[in-house]
Amino acid sequence: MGQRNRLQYIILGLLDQRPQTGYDLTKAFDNEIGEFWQAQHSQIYPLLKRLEETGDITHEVTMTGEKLAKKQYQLTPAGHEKLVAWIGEPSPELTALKDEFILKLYFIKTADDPRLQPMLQEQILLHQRQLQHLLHRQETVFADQAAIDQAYGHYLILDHAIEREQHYVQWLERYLTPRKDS
Amino acid sequence: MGQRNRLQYIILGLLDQRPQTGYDLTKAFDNEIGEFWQAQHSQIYPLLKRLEETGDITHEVTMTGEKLAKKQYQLTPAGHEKLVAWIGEPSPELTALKDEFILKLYFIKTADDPRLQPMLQEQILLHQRQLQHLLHRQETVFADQAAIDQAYGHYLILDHAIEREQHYVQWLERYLTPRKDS
DNA sequence: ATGGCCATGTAAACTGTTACATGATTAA
DNA sequence: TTAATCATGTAACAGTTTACATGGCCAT
Repeated sequence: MGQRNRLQYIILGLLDQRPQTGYDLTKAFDNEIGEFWQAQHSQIYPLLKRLEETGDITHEVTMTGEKLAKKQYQLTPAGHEKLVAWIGEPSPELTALKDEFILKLYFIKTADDPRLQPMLQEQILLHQRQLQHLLHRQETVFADQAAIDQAYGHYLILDHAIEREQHYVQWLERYLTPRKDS
Repeated sequence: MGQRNRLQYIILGLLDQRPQTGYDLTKAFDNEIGEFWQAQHSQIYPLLKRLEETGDITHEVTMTGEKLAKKQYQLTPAGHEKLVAWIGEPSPELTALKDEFILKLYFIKTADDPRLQPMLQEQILLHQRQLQHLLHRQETVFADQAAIDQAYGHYLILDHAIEREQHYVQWLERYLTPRKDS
């Protein structure tokens, strides 16, 4: 998407929680953020440089051992304001699905196309697996009420993602024709 | 996304239905395809040229009036095979949400954050509107069973999109705190 | 000592959006 | 005649992915 850089706000939001290195931020996309946004370090490091140039963040060099210089980035007041302003803006854009399975389904013309049932089965497995993953995340991250109260938004979107997968699987199963056992 | 060009398969799929011009294809993204994929003519025309170079499509020039030369593109056997091969491949990738509202929610830390309820209300309106749009599309495009039988996959994904919006709205409403009337 | 992880960068290729640019046809 | 639509292209820019590239730290 050649458009408004949303990644910068994620970075600002993460740095608002605590100062972190580029490496730490990259790791965050493998964990909680990865559920709804992806980014590689090759995108993060240049963006950190840019955000520093625009005065939204600063860094301090920390030495680990003898030679390894880590850059701990933190928000400036301007960066914090930018984050708050973004969250306060309306979000009037609908999500494009960009789901390759959906794309392929569009070109299946009839209900008796022999490709349909295997496609549905494959997607059921995929989304059941994802559902299990999300449920496990919920169990581990939000084991107690205190965790929910401190990261309420995160709790909400995980809850949303779980329901979404549950409904997706239910929908797929509805169009699955039971195989006749011989 | 700097990755496997999915747009080419949509174009192949559309040309598999009938020969069309670049303009016709562009229009398709304003109509049915637009629900789940976007593309502008500036992306379509160069891609048509590329697909012709790789032997997946050919074109014939048709004259409309005195001067206007239209290029009617059609699939070659190779292009058709490429389409069939793509549909037959597994689709093991999960969709990233890329939903800006979800992104913002992540940074709402507590349930009593004053920004939360207005955000939910805004999204309810947005998704209710989208739901109405999709229901209207379903009524008009799939008014009779024959239409469903001839474009079953399209029917399925529209059905899926409708359920998705219904559940989204239900989920949003669950976390909406009723405003007290004075 | 070596493999896994920590840590930071750059380069190339590609996808996608917005803007620039032009002209023909058709219906009111 | 004029506005809407048909019709085709290019250019510039921004975001994203994959690959290239390097080196330190730490536990076994």
